[in-house]
Amino acid sequence: MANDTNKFQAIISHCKEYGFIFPSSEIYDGLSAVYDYGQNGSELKKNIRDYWWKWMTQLQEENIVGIDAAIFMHPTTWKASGHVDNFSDPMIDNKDSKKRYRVDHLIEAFADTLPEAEKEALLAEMEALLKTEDFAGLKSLIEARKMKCSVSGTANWTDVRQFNLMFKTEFGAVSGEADDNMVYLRPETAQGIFVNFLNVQKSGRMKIPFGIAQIGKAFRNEIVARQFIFRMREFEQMEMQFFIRPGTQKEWYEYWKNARMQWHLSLGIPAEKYKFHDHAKLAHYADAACDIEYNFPIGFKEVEGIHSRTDFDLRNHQEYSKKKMQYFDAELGPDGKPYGNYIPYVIETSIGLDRTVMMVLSEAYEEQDLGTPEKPDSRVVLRFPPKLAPVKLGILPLMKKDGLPEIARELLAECRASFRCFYEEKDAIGKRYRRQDAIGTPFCVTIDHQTKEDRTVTIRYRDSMEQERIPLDQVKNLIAKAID
RNA sequence: GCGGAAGUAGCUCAAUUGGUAGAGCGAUAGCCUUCCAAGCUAUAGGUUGCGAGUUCGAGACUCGUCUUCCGCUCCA
Repeated sequence: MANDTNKFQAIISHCKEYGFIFPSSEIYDGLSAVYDYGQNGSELKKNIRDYWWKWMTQLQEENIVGIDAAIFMHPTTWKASGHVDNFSDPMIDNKDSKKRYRVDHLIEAFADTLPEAEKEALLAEMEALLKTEDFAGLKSLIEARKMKCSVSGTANWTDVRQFNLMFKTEFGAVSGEADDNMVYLRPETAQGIFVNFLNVQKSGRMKIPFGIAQIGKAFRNEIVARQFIFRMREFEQMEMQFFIRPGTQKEWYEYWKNARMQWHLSLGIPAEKYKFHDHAKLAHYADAACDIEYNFPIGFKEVEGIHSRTDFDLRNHQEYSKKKMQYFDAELGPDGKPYGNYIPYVIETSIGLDRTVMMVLSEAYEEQDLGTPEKPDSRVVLRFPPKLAPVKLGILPLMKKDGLPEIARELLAECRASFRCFYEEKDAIGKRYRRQDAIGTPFCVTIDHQTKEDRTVTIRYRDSMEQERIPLDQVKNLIAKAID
């Protein structure tokens, strides 16, 4: 597995130096696992976000619509989704080996060494304690049975502590009595789609199969916060939940696996940089799941997940809310009768926007040695697809006199309404080209003395570094076409 | 959270056994006028992460603290 830590570090440095990504609150020594997007990073991120949105809601299917649900949701949402129960695992540390265990894993492993009847009794006891969140009880259970750490072999344990996946905050202007006002910041955007399933289906007269897409922030406390924007406490997801007739989930799962891979390939990234990773151990809501992994400089890592979520979410929301999450399918089945009422099944595609930014950066970043025997030379270039580049066109008068800046500024005025341009008249032309390479600008146009005579300019291409002469009045069209 | 390493200008690094912080690149302004970085001149940038202690004197030594990196632990 490729694991190029140096390249990864170089990309992080480059991101900071050229205004893509900064550590959060850096002047106060930073905030762990939180990052800010700078002037170029925010453009890059926005372009990726826009491309995904357009692909989902316009290009791929005619039956996908978008929503923008709030980050705050009713607390019961997270009971129904399983987040409250499934992602608040109590943990315990061995003081000698410093090894950390999930309490349930530790006890289950111990139970496996016991005779069947004893094992069942122990597990039942554990379940009861977990359910009532009796941490002291769990600890005494572990100590009474003298469960040992496999590393140190001792039973010298810390107290049982809770792992908080979700961020809590207070709802309401007045600081109140604890839990009544407590809400969570959503740990995933999907639930905003599920709770609005009926709203969208009815108001949009949507017919199954159809999809609801959403892009938004989500928040999770990670145990280890590292690996740059790959693992952040505040991050952005691009999710689409596709509602289908029960029994068709296999074919739709395959359809979306394939469709999403096509999207990835459309970024110009070669197929061998991707692989599917099927989940052997499925999450509590899924009957099939896989990840699309990209070969980052630190190895293959998950960028997108595709999950067959069954009717788990809608069924649970129906149970907790007492509202029917059903769809009436009037289409006639093989027996000549309508399919009738059912809770739809769901195929989810969920891609991390920040991870996609990281992926696009990793793919684009290149250090090139352009040296000749006479003269060493190198450049750092970000070879973004033009449609994703933060700046599309560099406009550079060769000299800042003889009327060249005036012509250049006319071109700038013409183009800047259509796409982002960068105007610069300082320094040698080569240096200006290299600066544009470093932020991934795909095209530069240079205005020189010949421009005054025949209204042509030099266009210089980022990737090949080749130049050609084109009419000044074709610049805007050429760029607009290239970034479409 | 634990263990290890490291924090000096925007970046990369220097500073003899403790003697009062410097270079290259970059940036800014000007010169030059040149189609692929490193031509010339000038300028700006540091309470050496922060706080204490030892000392006549600390970037350097001691303690604490914060942050980052590497490894372990966990991850829908």
